[in-house]
Amino acid sequence: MRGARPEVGRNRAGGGRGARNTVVTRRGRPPRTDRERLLDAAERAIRRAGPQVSLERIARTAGVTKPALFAHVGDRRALVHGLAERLLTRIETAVQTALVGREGRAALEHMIRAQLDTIAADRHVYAFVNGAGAGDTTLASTLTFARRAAAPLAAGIAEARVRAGEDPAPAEPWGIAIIGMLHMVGLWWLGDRDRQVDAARLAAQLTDLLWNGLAPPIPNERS
Amino acid sequence: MRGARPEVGRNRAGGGRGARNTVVTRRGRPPRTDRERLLDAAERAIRRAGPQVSLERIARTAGVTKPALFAHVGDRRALVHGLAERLLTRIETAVQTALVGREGRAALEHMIRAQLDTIAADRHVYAFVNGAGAGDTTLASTLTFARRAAAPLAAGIAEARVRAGEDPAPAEPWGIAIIGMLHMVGLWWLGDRDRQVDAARLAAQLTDLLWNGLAPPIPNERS
DNA sequence: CCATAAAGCTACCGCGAGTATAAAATCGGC
DNA sequence: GCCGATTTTATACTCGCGGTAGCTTTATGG
Repeated sequence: MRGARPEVGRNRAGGGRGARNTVVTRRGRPPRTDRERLLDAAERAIRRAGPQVSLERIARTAGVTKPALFAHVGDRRALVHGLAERLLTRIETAVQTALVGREGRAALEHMIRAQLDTIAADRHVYAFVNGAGAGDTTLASTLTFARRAAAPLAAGIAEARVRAGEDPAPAEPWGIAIIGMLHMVGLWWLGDRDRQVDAARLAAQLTDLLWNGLAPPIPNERS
Repeated sequence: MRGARPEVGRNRAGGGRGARNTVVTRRGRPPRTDRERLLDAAERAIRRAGPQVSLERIARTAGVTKPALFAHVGDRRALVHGLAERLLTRIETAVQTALVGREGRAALEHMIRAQLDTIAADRHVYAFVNGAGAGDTTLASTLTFARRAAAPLAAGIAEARVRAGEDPAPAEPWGIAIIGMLHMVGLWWLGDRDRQVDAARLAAQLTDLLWNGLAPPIPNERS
């Protein structure tokens, strides 16, 4: 039970932010820092030193030592989880802001745009959360993999578009997009609900999405 | 210069498979193993012990020791790269087999199906290549992230489909699919060609794909 | 003022990636 | 048929990082 901090507050009545004045008297040394402050520091450290920062360095950026970091946020997994949570919140906020007053295709486009902008702003944190933390092998290799898998797909799409008299420029991002879609759905399918969804059905559903698009039914927001 | 093996063959004229009898005489101790055999062993080890196998264990599965593994395939990065290469080849073969005699929507569906089946057959190797090797944090957290990001999206899609009188079942995989697409394209966009493609253009292209689908232009194979 | 409680720091452990160095195995030359 | 050259392999190590044990410090309540 490491991460379970006792919720009893009021030792000098509020060290900064949250400051809930619970009247439960609380003995002992008051904490010098809290979880949020440590997560802030972690983001700063990641931004400064890249996604491969060691926990030691993160702790020192926060002005504490490793055990304090562990006591407050838990192990590496928990740290990643905490940062992911905040990043997701930021993305959700941006998306919802982008959606107000729009619907249909415009809503979709602004949703995508908001997501891209947000991860671009926090690129290092995004990379850290997605596994660049432990052994840089991960992210670069996934990208290499995707680029190679996408190449023939992109070639086919480009050819088809040229033949249809359309601009072939989107072929490359489309190839990456389709591979990314298959990648994530594959992980989800393998890891989560092994045989609850069978492959044929899943393939048919993905084909529907890719072939027809979201257009006929309304894509996202309520009308 | 570690991975650069001299290509001179013929020491006892063929230790097993490749056996090319180059007449270039070759001195010194004959190699007990070769790169391909080591990659085979690595796959076996990964299948048996999961994606977090240590290099030590991989080497011992092959019947050699770590330095031999390093001498033949290079460091961990190189190992991942080699395995990814083989896996991609397998996928490409499966896809091409699935594509013969089909076109349009059927081609797309069978392509997806082939890809899913192939990664399902080599799930552990797939996970290893995609970063579960170093510190298991990676893959699970990416999935958690994706599932959380996909949830509101899926809810919106399900609602829209119900309102349009359609089956809401595909909403969940579609949500994951869209998030996976944005994830991979985001990584590609951030990492590869920082500002060569601007966000607005990219968002528009992705919107085109998602909204209209591939249907109007022919998706993949030549007609 | 002292006992008690909580938090932090120093110093450590274990493990896995990657490497220096010595031993083993083969072939050409004599 | 032995010797030295040459190449591979194994033993045994270093290094760095994630994670932890136990002593020390700082506060409060009596």
